[in-house]
Amino acid sequence: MDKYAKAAKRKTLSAQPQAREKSATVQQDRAKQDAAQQHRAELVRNGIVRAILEHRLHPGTKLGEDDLGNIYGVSRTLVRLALQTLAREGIVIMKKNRGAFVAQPSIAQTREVFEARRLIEPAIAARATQRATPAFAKALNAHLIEESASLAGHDEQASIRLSGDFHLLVAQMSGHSVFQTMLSELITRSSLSILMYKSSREHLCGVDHHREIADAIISGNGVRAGGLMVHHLDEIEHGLELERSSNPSKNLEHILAAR
Amino acid sequence: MDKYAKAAKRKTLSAQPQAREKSATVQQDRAKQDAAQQHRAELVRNGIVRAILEHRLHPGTKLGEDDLGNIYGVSRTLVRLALQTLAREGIVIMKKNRGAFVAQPSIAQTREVFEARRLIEPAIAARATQRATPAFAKALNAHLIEESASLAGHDEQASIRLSGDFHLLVAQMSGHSVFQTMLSELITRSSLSILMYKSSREHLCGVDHHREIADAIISGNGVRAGGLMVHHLDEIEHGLELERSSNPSKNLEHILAAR
DNA sequence: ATCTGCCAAATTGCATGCAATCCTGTGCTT
DNA sequence: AAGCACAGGATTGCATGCAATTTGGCAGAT
Repeated sequence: MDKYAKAAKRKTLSAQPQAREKSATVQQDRAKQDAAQQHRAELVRNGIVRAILEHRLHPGTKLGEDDLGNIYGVSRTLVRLALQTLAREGIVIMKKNRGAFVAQPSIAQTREVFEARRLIEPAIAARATQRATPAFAKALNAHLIEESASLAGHDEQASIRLSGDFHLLVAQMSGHSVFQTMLSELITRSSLSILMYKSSREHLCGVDHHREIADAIISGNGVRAGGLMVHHLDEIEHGLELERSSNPSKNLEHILAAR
Repeated sequence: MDKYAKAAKRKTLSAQPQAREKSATVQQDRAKQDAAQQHRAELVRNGIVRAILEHRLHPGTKLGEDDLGNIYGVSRTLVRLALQTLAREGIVIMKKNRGAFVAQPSIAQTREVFEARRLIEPAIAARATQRATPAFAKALNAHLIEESASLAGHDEQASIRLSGDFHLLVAQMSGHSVFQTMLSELITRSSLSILMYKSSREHLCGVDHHREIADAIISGNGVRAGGLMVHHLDEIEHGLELERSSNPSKNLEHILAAR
């Protein structure tokens, strides 16, 4: 009998190799170049990250080892490996003898993450501008089309993920793997912060900013691209409710969360 | 009978909790705040990182799971966890079915690491300047004294490590945990790069630059601190032989290294 | 003497098992 | 009825065992 038969239980995570054709672009490229799917632990990790990026996994959610093992068809050893990695990236926190939970970034941490992005992303954009090729321009445009399509089609999950993927795509264009890795982590953390502090009047991410940034990059104006990037990030951060007193429910949730 | 008796075999790594009193400052603080020594895997990881920072472990060295397990007195499961983490940080590379090896950063990767440091460290220095307190100034001075002492005493290992710790100390002062984590990783990678590409006429790291930077920070001149930091990093990078043709032995070594 | 094919030893990849810890709910005390 | 103690079950932390892969070397062939 199949040991992992309970995989049918699948919950919100989904382990299937994404039959969806295009859309899975950047994320998969990263995974491939990262480790060539060397261990199956990466599979678990990527699944969790993806779920977070698509806002299917929420801050504070418990990530039980057995559950994940059943979902992905691997033993707890590998799940544990994945969780450990995620913990080091600040995406998950592990409480001793209690298990792993999706991180609940504090306000201070959120500010730090955005500060880091404001430092790194303009540099990335500038570099991408220098190295822009017609092929990249095409990829960028294709991405933007896909992004607005998902927005128009009210495909919430896809549009959230693609919004992050835009930044990753630019990082990829920059050809700087260190920045790329750093940004990848920052984006995932941003996604959690957005989930925690998103103001009710939402629509944080329009595709317009991305369009402008892409145009600046393609037209070779690196300084402008960097400036727009900073502005874009500022806008996102300001769309969050990061005043300590603002939304008591969210702060409560954070404060009361078992330590 | 003690299962891990073979620990006596200890090689270059050393697992003992460092009876040395002071000097171990920054590195240990980081470890503590990171995970409160939550798992013993951290112990393995920290040991390896420290060995790299002190240039006791060289690029390309094989890190056998059993060996490490014996040295640190843990099972392969935990060793594996530590190695996996290090691999993700780019400090170690894992070859499928072949094992883990200390990374051999390429010239391109080295340039990327230093580019990232030149971006991040001035920002860190500026932030540290803003947040400087008398206590911090004192810590900084104490560190510099220790650093020159180790230099005067020709304590190679300590002086190399302390040189890196200076940067980490500034990052700690900045109070920005994201930058701190990023820099920590970059410094370890730098250490490997230096080991690979150090020009024969060495003496890369005098304490003078550090002194100047510290003075700028303490005197509240953040811009100057940032500028000096960039200059310092430039100097280090230029002390490396990063021309593709320069040192054929090193390039050969890198090119021929089993893929 | 060099090359090729194959077997044994060593090593990795991963699942499982066991002890320790934590959670839950039941019954007892006040 | 409210509070407390404790037992049973679930979950984590870690070591070990087993299959698969690689390595190194030896025998035989050319």
